[in-house]
Amino acid sequence: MDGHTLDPQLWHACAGGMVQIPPVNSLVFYFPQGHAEHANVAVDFSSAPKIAPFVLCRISSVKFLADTETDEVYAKILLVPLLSTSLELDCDEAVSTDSPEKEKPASFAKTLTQSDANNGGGFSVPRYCAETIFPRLDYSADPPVQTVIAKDVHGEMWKFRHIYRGTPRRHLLTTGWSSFVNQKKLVAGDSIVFFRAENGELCVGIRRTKRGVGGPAESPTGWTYGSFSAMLREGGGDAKFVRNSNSSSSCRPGNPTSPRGFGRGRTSPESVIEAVALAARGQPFEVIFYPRASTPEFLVKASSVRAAMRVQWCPGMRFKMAFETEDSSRISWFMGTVSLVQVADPIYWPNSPWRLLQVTWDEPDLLQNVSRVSPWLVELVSSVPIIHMSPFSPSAKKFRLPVHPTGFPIFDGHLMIPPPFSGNPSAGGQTGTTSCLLPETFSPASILGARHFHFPSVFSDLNLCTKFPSNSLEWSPPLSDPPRCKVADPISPEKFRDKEDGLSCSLSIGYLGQDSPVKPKTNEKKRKFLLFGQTIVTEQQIISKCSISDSVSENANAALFSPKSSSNASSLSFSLASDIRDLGHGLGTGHCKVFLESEDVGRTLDLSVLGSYEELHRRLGSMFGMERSDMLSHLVYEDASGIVRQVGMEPFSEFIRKAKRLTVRMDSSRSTFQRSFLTRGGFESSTKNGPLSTYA
Amino acid sequence: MDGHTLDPQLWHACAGGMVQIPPVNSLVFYFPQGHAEHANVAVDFSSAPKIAPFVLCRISSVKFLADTETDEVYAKILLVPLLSTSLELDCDEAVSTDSPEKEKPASFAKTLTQSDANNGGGFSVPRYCAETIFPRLDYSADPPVQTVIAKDVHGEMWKFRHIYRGTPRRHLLTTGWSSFVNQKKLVAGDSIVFFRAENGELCVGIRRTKRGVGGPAESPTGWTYGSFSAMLREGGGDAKFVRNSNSSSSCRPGNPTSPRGFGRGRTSPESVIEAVALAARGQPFEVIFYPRASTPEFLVKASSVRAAMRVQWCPGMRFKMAFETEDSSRISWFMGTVSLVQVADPIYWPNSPWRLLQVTWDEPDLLQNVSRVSPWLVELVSSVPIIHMSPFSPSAKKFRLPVHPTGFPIFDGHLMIPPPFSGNPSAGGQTGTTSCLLPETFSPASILGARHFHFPSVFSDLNLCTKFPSNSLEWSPPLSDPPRCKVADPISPEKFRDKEDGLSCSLSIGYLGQDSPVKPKTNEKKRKFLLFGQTIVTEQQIISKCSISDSVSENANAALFSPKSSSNASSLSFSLASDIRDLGHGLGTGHCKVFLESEDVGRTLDLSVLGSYEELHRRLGSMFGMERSDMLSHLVYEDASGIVRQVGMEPFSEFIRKAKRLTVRMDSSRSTFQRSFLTRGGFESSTKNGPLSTYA
DNA sequence: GTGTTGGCCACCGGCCGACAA
DNA sequence: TTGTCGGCCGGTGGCCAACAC
Repeated sequence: MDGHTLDPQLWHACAGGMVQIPPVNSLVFYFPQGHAEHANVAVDFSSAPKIAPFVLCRISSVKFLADTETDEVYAKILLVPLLSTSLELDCDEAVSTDSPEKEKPASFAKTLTQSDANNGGGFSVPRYCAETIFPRLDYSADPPVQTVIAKDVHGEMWKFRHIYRGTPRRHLLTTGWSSFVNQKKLVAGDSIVFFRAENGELCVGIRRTKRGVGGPAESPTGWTYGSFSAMLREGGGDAKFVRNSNSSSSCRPGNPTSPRGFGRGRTSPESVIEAVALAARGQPFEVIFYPRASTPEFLVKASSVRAAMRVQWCPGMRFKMAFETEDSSRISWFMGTVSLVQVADPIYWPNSPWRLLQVTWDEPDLLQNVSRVSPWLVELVSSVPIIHMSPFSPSAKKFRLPVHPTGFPIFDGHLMIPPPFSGNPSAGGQTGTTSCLLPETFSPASILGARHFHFPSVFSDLNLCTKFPSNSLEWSPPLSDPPRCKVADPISPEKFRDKEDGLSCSLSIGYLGQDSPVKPKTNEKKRKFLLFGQTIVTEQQIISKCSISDSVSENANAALFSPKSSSNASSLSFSLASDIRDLGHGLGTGHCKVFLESEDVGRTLDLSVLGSYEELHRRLGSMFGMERSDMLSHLVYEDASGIVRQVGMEPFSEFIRKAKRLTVRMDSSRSTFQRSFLTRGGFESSTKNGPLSTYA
Repeated sequence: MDGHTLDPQLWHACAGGMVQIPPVNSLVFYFPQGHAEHANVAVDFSSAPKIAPFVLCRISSVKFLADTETDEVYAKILLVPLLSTSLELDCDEAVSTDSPEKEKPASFAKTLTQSDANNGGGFSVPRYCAETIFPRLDYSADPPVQTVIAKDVHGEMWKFRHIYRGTPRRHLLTTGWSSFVNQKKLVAGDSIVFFRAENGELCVGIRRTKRGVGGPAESPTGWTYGSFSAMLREGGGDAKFVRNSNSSSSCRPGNPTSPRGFGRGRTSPESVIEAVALAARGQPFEVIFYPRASTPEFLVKASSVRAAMRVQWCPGMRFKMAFETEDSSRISWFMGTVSLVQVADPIYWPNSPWRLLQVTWDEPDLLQNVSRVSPWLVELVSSVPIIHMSPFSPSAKKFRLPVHPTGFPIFDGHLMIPPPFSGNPSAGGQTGTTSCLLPETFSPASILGARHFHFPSVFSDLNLCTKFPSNSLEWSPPLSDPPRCKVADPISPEKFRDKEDGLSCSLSIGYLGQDSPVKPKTNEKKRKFLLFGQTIVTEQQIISKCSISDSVSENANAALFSPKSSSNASSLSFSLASDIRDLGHGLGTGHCKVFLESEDVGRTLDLSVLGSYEELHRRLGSMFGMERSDMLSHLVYEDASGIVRQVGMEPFSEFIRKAKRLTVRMDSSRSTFQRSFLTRGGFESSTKNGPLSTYA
């Protein structure tokens, strides 16, 4: 039952504001795990060929479709796996593919109220919708009435009587509406999307509320996953969204009118296996993507993944994540903390970044269902500085972390680790023109991270965070430990660095400095301390998982991360390592544009448009809502070679030429600050202050 | 979507009175062609292995099911092909398998009137249904009311208010009925079947009217094929059966409430091919049979096929065929004439008896769709006498044959060949105990037929009827021609006759006697004369078809009809010849029960319940609506040895002991009548009087 | 500005006897 | 005996303003 090809803009209007299908020819990573989650039943991969947990693909074609029965929109996407030998630099595509939403078409979504969905009722049209989406109404008539004709996703036309009446005046759809509700089987909580196409046609789409087949008796779901990240359900008890009890007094027994058995995300396990099998052979394969299924996207822009995986994820990191509200009208950001960095399924998918992060939310009651997220879905923010800079940050009120008298937030009576901040991978639709999204981490901690620099071990290092706690409630920062994973080391840091033509590719390693005032001194290696007692997994779990992971996936690791195997065209070699290594070749040839990114909202700043330090000052102040006269003295930058310097020591023109990354330091401690001037090579340190990282 | 296993009796009640699934372990012929017709799209057999056009099978299991959506009943039948080496005598099974319908359960079918199917209306319960099927109503109440609960084919219960009211009083279903109509999507013309199961439970089934997906705008279909033979649609214009126009005044455009897209006969071409493939390997295979699909049954009782193929079919033969009336309430017999005996598909299915007979109907307007039938579906009758007996037959008005002044009916200005009558293969549900259903043909022409007796050449001979016309509008009766087909002759007629223990196995060969008053003398061989100019195929068609058949299927013929090959277990050898030869061994062992059959309605008469010739007289009179004092003098009977005698010459007790077949002779001509007393051996004649044949 | 409520009216589902075939 | 029709009645679909948040 293939649906109807529909207007991409209408499709997007129905899919929701957070859904962006990467354009044709762009590069994405395909995640079999995510694809499997897209199926509504468990997928047994044991019958599928072994495959990397992420497959770099080029999007070959996209068909925008709608289910003939439910009007649910979905996309059929044809993907061409890219062998490592055919890897291309995607700097340009990552930056310029999405033409910015200059032409965001007029659309309006409204969640049906009980009155809207009532059998005898009409539809209360929000004024904005009536005035911007509907045809112009002749208000001279009394009452003003017109017939509105809207096309649904199948091209069928629906006629509604649009009247402006009542006291106070309001817009209503009357005649025709009830029929529409019945035909489309809409219930309160479903959303209707009105959309004006470019040709002026009015279109109408449907977003059904996420609801089990059983109807209103289901358990309250709270927040559930949605498109790009997650879908929000406005609280207020499920009882509000009960279908009209509609007690037809007929006494027929049995044979209930079949409940809302709308097939959501009909991806079958077979189709997942088939896709994986084709991908394993390097052949093009097709996937179906339901943008409103409650699972994260399993196709992710390659640049987003790369950016996210450059971050050295560790417990304690603070982040925010975007969720769509229930009525799809807006996007909310929720704050959370990484509680555990752990491969989700170390048996079938070792070294997979999919749902790598186990998180706890500042508002856990609203996001019960979201306990594991993938790194590219979150944006790192600096939590500790927020605490310290609270007078500066207008958004600090959003965080309800209890603040310990020491000045550090406390979770459930346990000390919270103040994690260092790191570069933000600029998730989601930023359109900088800088050459590639390769972040140059700039922080004192970066120096530390440099010792674990080689990309192929990124996952290994992350795994280390969970591999070696000798106590489940403690955590050992791998401060100066040698690499512990027996993965083939493809490139030495120095070698890699050489290829970068001097561009910094340092990692942000979020390890706590030793001189934290609340942390006991940890000069000895493997010094452990408490972390999130409540959410951390038990020792047995960790050990068993690690051992399984070690034994089972050793070969897979080698295949994935060894440059030898990844350069072997005849084998499966979708190695992120080789991918990024190849990418490294291209660096330095182009000119990186400057951009800036704050902890709160991912923004970029083009330094070239600024003419002076004063302008920079004002710009940063307005950007972060700060008014600090000494801001510039808190500003450091990192140049192409990775050297960190304080801002203001040279002419502005030279500064903007050299600066590749800006960091607003929130700590006023001069001594700590000074140390950041050292080059990373011999620096071992720790500042307890997290920077507001600013990539330039 | 497998349906629900249901009570076999309910199944049969829904399937209709003409449907009889052969019981488990009985022998049937499986016809791939018929199976293909059962699929709703054309089946391409080129991908299937070559197979005989009929495969003798034993029914291994039968599952009675009902479609979950439409309530349409169907059966899953597991068939085990029988190799010729494992052929068994099936005389007993042919006679005694169907336990006579002693326990015909109480069921009642009614076609919904417009009032019944009306939205606001109730259901008018025919008195018979209310009194024999429904629970007993307490008539003391005023008005008498009760709640009737009926179980549908899925086991779901439906509640109806049954009331006896109005003036004059009548039975009605009110509350609950409308809901049932809506849920089951019933329209006027659909039938509802009420059925009282043996456990006393009331059941309700549905037979949907045969109607295209497009709804009432379809072309008028007239008569269409149905279960055992064909389904009757009561005339009266299709407009009567229009779904309630139900003009919901809502002005929504498009999106029509989906029409009656009930999938009838969902047999897929693939499943046909699969069945054929399995059958070709001699492996058990499963078929699905929709008893109410508009195609003839593709599983036919072996005995019926054998009996039918013993007839030397030729153009001009008069026959009758049973059709179910539209409301399934009764069976109507329609008269027709064989216009051409021709293999339906000589390319893929040479030598197949499937739809061997091209026919013209006395009421062609009602049976437009039925132009080709299979021999076992028709019963031979004598047409000529019917014209003459018109004063006696109340149903003679039904036949609109124009009568030529000569006394012979005329078709389109051409002379009609008055074919002799012959034995009837007793198709359909008769339950005699006579040794097998091998008919004892009794007619002068049988002698003629005996010269072509050898069974293996039955098809060949039939083919001859069409193979050698030198003019397309002429027809050459193969009067004394030697066998023309080069098939191996397995048994000589005499040999076969000997095996019959004296029972007659003569064939009825429908050749015109030479002394017919209207027929030119045809002493010379290949004397030809006109036949059915309009319906006969052209010379080119015939020649090309025959040549194709000859060249393509020569080997197949040999394989099918050579006893050598048919006894070769390793090859496909479902030879009708060997089959019937084996059958011959078992003849004469059983006792025939007495039954009677008229041309108009197939009735049986158990002579044993009668005590006198007077009773017989009355019984026959009421049976045929005749009041003739001299009826007995028109009555002849045939005894077990085939001797024909006049009724009344011996004591009644002796008569009922000896009589195996009764014939009411409608001609008062004593001379003609006398001739029927002769044994068939030396009798060569033609009587222009048709008997009302009465088998006893 | 819009969600909800209750009034009001018209339509129709549904039960009835009358009437006729 | 039963198909169809018109009458009648009550439930509800559906449009409306009032009211509340």
